[in-house]
Amino acid sequence: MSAPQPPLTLELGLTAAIVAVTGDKPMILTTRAAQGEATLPTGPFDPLRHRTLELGLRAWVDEQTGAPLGYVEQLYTFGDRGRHARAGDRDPHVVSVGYLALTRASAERGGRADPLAGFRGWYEFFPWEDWRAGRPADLDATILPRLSTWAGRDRGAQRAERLRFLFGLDGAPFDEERTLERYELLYEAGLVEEARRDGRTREPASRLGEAMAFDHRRILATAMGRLRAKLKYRPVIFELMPAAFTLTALQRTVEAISGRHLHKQNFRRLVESTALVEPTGDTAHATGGRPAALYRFRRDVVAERPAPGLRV
Amino acid sequence: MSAPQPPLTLELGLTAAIVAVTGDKPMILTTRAAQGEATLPTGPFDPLRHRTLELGLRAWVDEQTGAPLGYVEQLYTFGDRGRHARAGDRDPHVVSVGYLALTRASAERGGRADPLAGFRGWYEFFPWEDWRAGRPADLDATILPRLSTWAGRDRGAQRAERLRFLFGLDGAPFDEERTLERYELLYEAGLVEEARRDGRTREPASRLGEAMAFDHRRILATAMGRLRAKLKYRPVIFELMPAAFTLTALQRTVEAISGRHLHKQNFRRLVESTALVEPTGDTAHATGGRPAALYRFRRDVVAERPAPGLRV
DNA sequence: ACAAAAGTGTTCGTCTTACACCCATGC
DNA sequence: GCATGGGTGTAAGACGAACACTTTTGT
Repeated sequence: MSAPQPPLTLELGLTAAIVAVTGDKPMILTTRAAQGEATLPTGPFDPLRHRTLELGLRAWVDEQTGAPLGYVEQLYTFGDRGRHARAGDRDPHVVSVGYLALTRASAERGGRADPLAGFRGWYEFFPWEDWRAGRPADLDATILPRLSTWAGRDRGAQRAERLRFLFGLDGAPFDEERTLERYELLYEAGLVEEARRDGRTREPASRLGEAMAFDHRRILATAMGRLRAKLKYRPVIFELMPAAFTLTALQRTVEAISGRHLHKQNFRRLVESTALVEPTGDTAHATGGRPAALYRFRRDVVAERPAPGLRV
Repeated sequence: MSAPQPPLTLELGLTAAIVAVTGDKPMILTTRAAQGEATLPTGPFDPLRHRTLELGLRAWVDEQTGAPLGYVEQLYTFGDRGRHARAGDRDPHVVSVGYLALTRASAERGGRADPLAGFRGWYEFFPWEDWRAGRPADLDATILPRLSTWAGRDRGAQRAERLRFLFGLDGAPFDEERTLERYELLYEAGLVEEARRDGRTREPASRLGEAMAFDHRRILATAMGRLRAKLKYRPVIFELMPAAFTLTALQRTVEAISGRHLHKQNFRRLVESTALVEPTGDTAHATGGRPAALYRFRRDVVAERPAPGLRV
C-alpha cells in the first residue's frame, strides 16, 4: 500500500447481476456502497483458490449471500474503470468481469446473508423498460421530451432515427432486447445520473430511474438484454420458476423479464409446441376462479442437449 | 522472477481471432509457436498505456501485424489456463480475453508484418464446419463413425441425441452457429488433438483438423460461431468486403463465413429488402459471362443506427 | 347464479422457400 | 453462336398474430 515496487498490479473483480422473479416482479440482488448508491455484489478473483472464473464467482456469492445460483453466464469484461491508470498510480488497476446469474425467488434468504444486501425490483433502475401495461408513463412525460431536444441538436437525423428505432416511436417496433443501447443513448444524452457523475454533461439532474454506483447500471442493462434474448432460444426461464407452476405463472414470469405483455393463447400453444413441460397431475387452487393445472419442467429433455427456448 | 514475494501476479492477455475472406476462403491470422503448432496472435494488456481493453488490442495488432482492424468484438474471458495455479507458482497467472476482429483481405499485408504470421484458411482447423458443397466428406468417413462409438458408450441416449442435434443427423437441421458446441463435443469424445495433449483421453491420435496451441482452437470456434450468428442481425459482412463488390461476391463471402450454400435469388431479394447496398453504376467484367453490377455498402444508413443484417 | 380465471379452436396475413426462365457479354 | 455467369417473376407452403368463446371452480 506504500512501496511502489511492481509497476502496477492488476486485479480481477467479478461483478454479478443476480436475478430472481417474485410473482410478476423481476428482482436484482443489490448491496449498498458507502455513498448510498446501490451496487451489484462484487468479489475478487483469486486464482489460487479457484480454477475458473465461474467457480470463483459461485464461491463468493455462496459465501456472502447464501443464494444458490442456478444458471450462470459471463457477460462482458470491462477494462476501463472510469479513468485511465497512470504511471505512479499506487492503486491496483481493476479489470472486472460481469456475470448474469439466475436464482429462485423462494431461496432468496440463505444462511449468511449480507445485511446490506437485498433484492430490488429491476424496473426501479430501468422504469422505461417495463412495457407490460403499454408504453411506460415516464416515457412520454419526461424522457421523450428531453430526448427530442437532444436529438434536435443533431444536424443530420441520425439521433432522431436512433431514438425512433430504440424506443419504438411512431410505428417502429419496440425491441426489448436493446436494453443496453437504450441506456447508452440516455447516457450520451446526459439524462442519467451516471453521466453527470462522470462529468459528461451539465444537464440538470433528473431521476430517470435510480442510479447505481460505478458502471453497475450498465452491467445490469447488459444482463437484462442478454436474459431477454436468451429466453427465446434456451430454456433458462425455468431456472426462475419453482418446481411446479401453472402456465399463467410461467407467462407472468416471462412477461416480467421481457417487459412485454403476451397473448395468452399464443403463449400456451408455444409452450406446448416446445414440449418443455409436462403436467404434474395436481392443480393449484387460486384465490378465486377455476383451479389451474400444475406443470413441471422436463429436465430430462434438456439435460445434455441444446434445447430451444420460448420464442415469444 | 526468482523471489516469490507477492503471492501471485495476475496478467491479462488479449488473444485475437482476426478474420478476412479472399474469394470464397475464410481466413484467420495465425502465427507459430515454438512447438510448431499454430497460435492466434496474442499480446499483453498494459493498463498504463491503454484506456480500454479494445484500444490495447488494436494497438498491438497494429504494431505487430499492420493489419487495420475494422470491426472488433469481445468474445469471452478465460480464467483457466489449462491448470490450476498453486501457492508457490512463480509464473504469473494469465487470464486471457478473446476477441473477434474483422479486416479486409486486400489490406492483408501491412508494413511491419511478423514473418511468422500469415493468414490460413479456417476450415483447415475445422474441416467439419464447411457444408457449402453438402455434408463434408470427412464427416461420414472418419468423424461420425468414431463419434457413434463414443455415443454408444452412453447408457441413456443423451450423447446420441446431442450428436444428432449438433451434426444435423437423420433429418435434424444443421445449425452452423453451434461451432463451439461441436468442437467441445469432439473434445469430450477425445477426438481432437487438444484432448490428448491435456491428458483427457487415451484415444489414438486422429487428424480431425489441424490443432492449435493452448486453447486457441476453442477461441477460434467461439469466433466462428459468433460471427456466423452476428451476420444475421448486424451488417458486419461489409467489413470483409472491398469498397465495391458484385452481389455474387457478397454471396460468396457470406457462404464462406456461414459454411452453407445459399439460394441465389433469395439471397438477392434479401439484400435488396435490407436496403444496405446501392449500385455504384459501374460493372465488373468477369472472366467469362455477363458483366455484374457493382454495389457499395450504404454506410450512411448504418452510421448511427442499429441496423439489420442478412438473415440467411 | 355470478364473478374470476383457466383453457381451447379457427382464421388471416405475412414471410420464407423453391422453382424456372431470360439476359448480356467474351471468346 | 454458344458457353458462362448475371439477373428476375411467380407460385406453394410454413409460420406467427389475432380473434372469440366455453369451462370450471369459489363465494
